[in-house]
Amino acid sequence: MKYLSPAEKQLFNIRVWEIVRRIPLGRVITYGKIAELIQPLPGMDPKEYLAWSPRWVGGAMASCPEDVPWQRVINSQGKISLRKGSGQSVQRQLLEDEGVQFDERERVDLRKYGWEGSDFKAS
DNA sequence: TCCTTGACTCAGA
DNA sequence: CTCTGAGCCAAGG
Repeated sequence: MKYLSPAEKQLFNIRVWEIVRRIPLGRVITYGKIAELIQPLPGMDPKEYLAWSPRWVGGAMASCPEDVPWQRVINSQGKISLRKGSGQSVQRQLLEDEGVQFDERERVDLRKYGWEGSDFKAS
């Protein structure tokens, strides 16, 4: 079993924030997608990474810097993830201000607004 | 040190 | 489409 050192976890968070900063205005990405764009850490079991990295991304968002557009990160169902505070309504408002539309069930069409990270990989 | 909780995702029913 | 359970990490009290 490979456990992450504090330094590795910090590096993971930094990579997450770098990617989120690249998301274009009015586009969204999922936690899992961000995890895919980050190469698994050396020595880590790929299966294990696949299972837990999305949650680590969530953890990174829980304490992100001011300049990170956290509102553009949603879950794989196209919905805003629930959290402790009442930030969901704030997140939805911010996205609507960017032109992202929600359907009657509070969902975003990922085929329309989802960002695949192509701009990130290209640069 | 033990225990709880967490901004997730996927497969199966 | 909705609901459930498994996965078995990491931080904080």
